[in-house]
Amino acid sequence: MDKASIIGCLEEIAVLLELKGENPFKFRAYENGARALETLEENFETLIDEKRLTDVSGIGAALAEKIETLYKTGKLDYYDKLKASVPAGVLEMLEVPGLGAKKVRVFYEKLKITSLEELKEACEAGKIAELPGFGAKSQDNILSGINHLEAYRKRYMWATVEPQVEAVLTGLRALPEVELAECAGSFRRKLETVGDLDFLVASEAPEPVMDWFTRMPEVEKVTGHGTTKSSVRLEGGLQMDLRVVPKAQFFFALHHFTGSKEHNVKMRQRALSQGFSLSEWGVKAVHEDHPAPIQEVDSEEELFQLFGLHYIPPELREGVGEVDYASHDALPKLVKPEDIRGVFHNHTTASDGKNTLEAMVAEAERLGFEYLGIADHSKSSFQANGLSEEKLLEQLKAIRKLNASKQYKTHVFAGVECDILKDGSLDYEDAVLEELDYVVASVHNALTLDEAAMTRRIIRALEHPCTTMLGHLSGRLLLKREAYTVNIPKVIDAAIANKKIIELNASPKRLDMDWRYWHKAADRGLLCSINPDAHSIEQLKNYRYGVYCARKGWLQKCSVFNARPLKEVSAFLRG
DNA sequence: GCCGTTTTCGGCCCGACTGTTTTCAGTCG
Repeated sequence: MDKASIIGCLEEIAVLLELKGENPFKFRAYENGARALETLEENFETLIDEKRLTDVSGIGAALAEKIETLYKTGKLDYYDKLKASVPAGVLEMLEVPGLGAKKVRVFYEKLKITSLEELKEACEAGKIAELPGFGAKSQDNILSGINHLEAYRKRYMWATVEPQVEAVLTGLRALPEVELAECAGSFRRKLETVGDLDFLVASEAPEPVMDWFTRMPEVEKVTGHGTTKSSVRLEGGLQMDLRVVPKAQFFFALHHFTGSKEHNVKMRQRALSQGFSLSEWGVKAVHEDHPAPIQEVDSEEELFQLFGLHYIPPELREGVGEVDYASHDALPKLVKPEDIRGVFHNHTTASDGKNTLEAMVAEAERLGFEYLGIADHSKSSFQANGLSEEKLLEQLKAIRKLNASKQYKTHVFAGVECDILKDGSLDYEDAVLEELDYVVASVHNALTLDEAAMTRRIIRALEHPCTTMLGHLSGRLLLKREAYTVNIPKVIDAAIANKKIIELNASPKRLDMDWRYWHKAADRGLLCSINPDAHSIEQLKNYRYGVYCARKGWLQKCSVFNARPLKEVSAFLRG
């Protein structure tokens, strides 16, 4: 069984134990174990082979043994028995907002309800309201929750919600009662997809702020309306929460609601180790004989300083070691959007782009790029109007001519997004590829190869002397299409060994290679190219989303190929 | 079930909100 499935299995064990009313710390240990595997920086297989699973913080003897059994046999008696003891439909009831393990257990034990369907019927028949501890209101909320489950489950691409966030922030900041306003949560951490939006306001007069928020024209339903917290659901299902706090608490709350949960746990543990308890409300002394000094902060920087930490940018707050790094002043100086000097992997009307070569270069110049790489599709990508050898060489000529004319300040590199064929060979003869300045090699077909074959295929393309960089490594389309099965660590190894670049495709629906792999890979010398994969002049600006993910991947300017000046880039491409 | 320059037991983050109660449990973030 692979790592992802094992993580899923541990998570399910945790839920099942919770449903059975087990010791909360026991099921939390399974959750912690699953998370430890998820954020593993070392190779999972190596850890198992060398029997070093228990070296991972959060995995002890019992979990290590279960993980090993799952890995080797794909089965686990403990899990099978546990699963058999709880009807399958009980789990899906947990998805309803407001329902947790305890309540679901009551439905199951008192009313023998074992599915969402039956729960809905019970609500409609008024049976839930009769249960002790429940009433008409709970019953209504459960029913409404079931009916809106689809909307609650939905996630959104970061870029999709960005304009809505800007609009709400602008509206909030325009209110006279609002001193400060931010959007916290996964949006602020620049996670590739977000589930809901958490707004935070500093104000001494919350009521008018709450009124404005709950009366926004896009609001479909107000699901909570208090003096410190309100929740709304917009048309289309997007959830937004707003919290209002006094200014003195704002930065504690901002830090808390920016999260992640894992980051907050680490921060609280650090605070406790220094005798303080940290929360969204501020910081308190744990022991009364050791009173805390007045702890007010005017920024998040000051908050981190209270605990001897350097400022941790929101993108890094995923609980993957950033607190330790911050305590040793060892955090990376993250790459910034303005560091980007040009972009590779862009399309024109020659293949499936919307704008001509000239229009793309003109826009690149307007954006201040020193260089622009054109990489249209290769001949096998029929669906994308891939270029024949003749057309490709024609475009190459046009690019050389454009550069010679000095019509634009932006230098144009002639490249191609070359299909990696099923056997790992490239889509043109070497003689053609050698004419170009660079080659982005990407997989576009035969996406269902098994992991070994797909990994071999991509590594073979990386070993080709003409390949400059690997395009969208996993092929995922966020919220739409899963990544194809490929052993990413092995591909990274091959890229490093062959001195090839891996792209961070900045299209908001790709963001591929995933930010979770970059930190370790870049430490080992892997170069990144942040490419917008632009199919129009508007999409050239999408490189920004790639920079955000690069920052989540701890990347510094020195690891980003297209943060280098033209001269260095040209020298690299000439080899 | 995990963890430990307070290490083999006794902790494990914590507080608001909701709906139900009449002092609180469950859920959530």
